[in-house]
Amino acid sequence: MARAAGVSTSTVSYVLSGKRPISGPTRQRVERSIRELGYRPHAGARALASSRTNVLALMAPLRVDVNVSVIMQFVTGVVTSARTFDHDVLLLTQDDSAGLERVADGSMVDALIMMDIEADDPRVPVLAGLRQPAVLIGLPTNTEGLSCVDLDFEAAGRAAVRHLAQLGHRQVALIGSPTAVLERHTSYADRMHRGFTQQSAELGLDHAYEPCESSHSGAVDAVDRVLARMPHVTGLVVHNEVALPAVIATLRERGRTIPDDLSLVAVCPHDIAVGQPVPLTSVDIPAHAIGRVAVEMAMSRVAGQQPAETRLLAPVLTERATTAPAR
Amino acid sequence: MARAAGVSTSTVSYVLSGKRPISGPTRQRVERSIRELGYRPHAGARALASSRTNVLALMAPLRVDVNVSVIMQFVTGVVTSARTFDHDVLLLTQDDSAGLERVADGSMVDALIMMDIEADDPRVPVLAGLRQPAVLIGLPTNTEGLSCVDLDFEAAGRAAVRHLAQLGHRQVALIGSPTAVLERHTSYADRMHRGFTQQSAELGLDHAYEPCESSHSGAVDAVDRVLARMPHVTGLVVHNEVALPAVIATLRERGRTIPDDLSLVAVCPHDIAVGQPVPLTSVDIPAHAIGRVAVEMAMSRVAGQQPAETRLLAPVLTERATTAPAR
DNA sequence: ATGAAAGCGCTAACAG
DNA sequence: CTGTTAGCGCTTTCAT
Repeated sequence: MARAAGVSTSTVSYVLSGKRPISGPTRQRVERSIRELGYRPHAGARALASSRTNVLALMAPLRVDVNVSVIMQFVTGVVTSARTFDHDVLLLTQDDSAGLERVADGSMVDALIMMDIEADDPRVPVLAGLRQPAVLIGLPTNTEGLSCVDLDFEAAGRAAVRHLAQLGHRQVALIGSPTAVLERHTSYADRMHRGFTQQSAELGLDHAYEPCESSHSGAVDAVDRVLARMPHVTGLVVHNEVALPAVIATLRERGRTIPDDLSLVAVCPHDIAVGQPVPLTSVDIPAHAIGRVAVEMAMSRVAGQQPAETRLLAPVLTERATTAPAR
Repeated sequence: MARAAGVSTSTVSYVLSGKRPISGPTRQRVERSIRELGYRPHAGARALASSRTNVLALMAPLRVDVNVSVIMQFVTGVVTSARTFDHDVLLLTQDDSAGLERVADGSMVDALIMMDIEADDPRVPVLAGLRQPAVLIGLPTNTEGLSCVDLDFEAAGRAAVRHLAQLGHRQVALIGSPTAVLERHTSYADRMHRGFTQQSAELGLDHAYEPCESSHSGAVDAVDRVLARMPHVTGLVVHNEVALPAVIATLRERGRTIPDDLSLVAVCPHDIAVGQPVPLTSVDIPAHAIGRVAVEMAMSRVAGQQPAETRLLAPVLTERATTAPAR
């Protein structure tokens, strides 16, 4: 191809990379030939010579029980943002370290992004042995030397409780993630729980916590357990997007009118909060933004020697139709 | 690395690929060194030399309005299945042909799989210009020379109608996809509509069709439109997983008891059908299986000279709690 | 501002 | 059954 433009291959390489000054005319000719011949550099050859692949690995847990639509938003956030940095995304769905090592050691990717981090995640130690930088969406217990990003779920839990407390609610409950998620000590579930519990305690509120399976019957059970433990509950925080509709329906069936009898704060993505029959007061999970930040952190680590850092996005609570002053 | 095992690099290559007989002892030594040194072939170098990347491109429409969980199942089906062929998956989410050409012309992938095919999909013509084979999940109008796979939605529509007719229902309606999906002439929506309509006509049933936005209010509207057009409807087919719960809730609010007053057949993945408050009679959308078949077709095209073919999976209707004989 | 040439780490003839 | 070697198509010194 280079020869068609009457230049050397290195010149073509340089106009493509911009890593050295090219005279106007030369650049013109090269760019014209590129266009006319529909030339594309061979990704493998480029990777071999430059040890950069322009590909990012994204390890996403595509378990169906877990909140699919939220994951999807993370994924789109990552993919869209990666394109901004001229990168494509390799999707790994088996959350074992084998996949990590395969793509990393095989030099298939420039960096890795991992979702669904657990407190003591077995994948984290292997990251240390990889040449490529990694960014975690979520926080393991020990974040030393790690790049992490997530919504500050602890602050989110606190914000939800404070909102309810300010409205005068004294009996609050949290309906959270499925027990499977809790047992894995998935980072966000633990942090949410902690924030909710601590803030409730600090404000002197009665508080209860119930996990909730992501199914209709799971939601019914969770609501019934809450009502049994705390019959006079008037403030409810729900951190389970899948169960949300069923939780609301069950509350109604049990004779609780929202927000007259009971105020509800959801912790979920914006579109879910406003897509319900009645718009929910909610703490937003900015999945798309988190995905974007993850990519930005990854790319900056790839580029320079930016040190690892952990970034927690501040929660934003938006009041909608499901919270009201306690009577 | 090869030298650590006392063999030539080509021998290593051959034990890895199995493309030529290796003596027992030699193979042992090589495999041991591989393990001890944690050796991994460089993907780029391999791609350069062999012009095989062991990567598949998957173009998935990650629009939020479209049924996210179903898409996710396709994606996991593809990724999981790709791994059985020792392939990874590059995820493209912008459904323009630019992405196709980038990954194909750059030799980043061995084959392409595209979802969300429209009747006259603008991406299809560009496939012809690519070196890599492509498989479509869904059917464009003209499938000549194309590899396509999907549920036979037309047969699914017919099956749903036949089931209702056999139960004695004479007034049937279909609540379908959002108008945006219809206007793009997304393949499955058109085919479903056709199957429903034709079978209803052939059986002499009164039939009505209403699109349905994927939101609570969209569902309410659709139900109300159906009831307005066809007050005595007793058979309903719903092909819109997102709206499904709201459709059912609205029906109840309008005083229709299921299945006493009205029988309902959903067209949706198995887990959605059985995850509702009451298990739905449904025609399964075997998303995982379709994804798997797509990969199999892609790999067989990559391997040999299998000709392009289109495969439509036969629908399976499972009777559950939402259909009953007409009174 | 451009070219020449040495790899990058594999695969696949081609020899034996 | 195994080794030698010529590329694969780029990037990047090193020259000029």
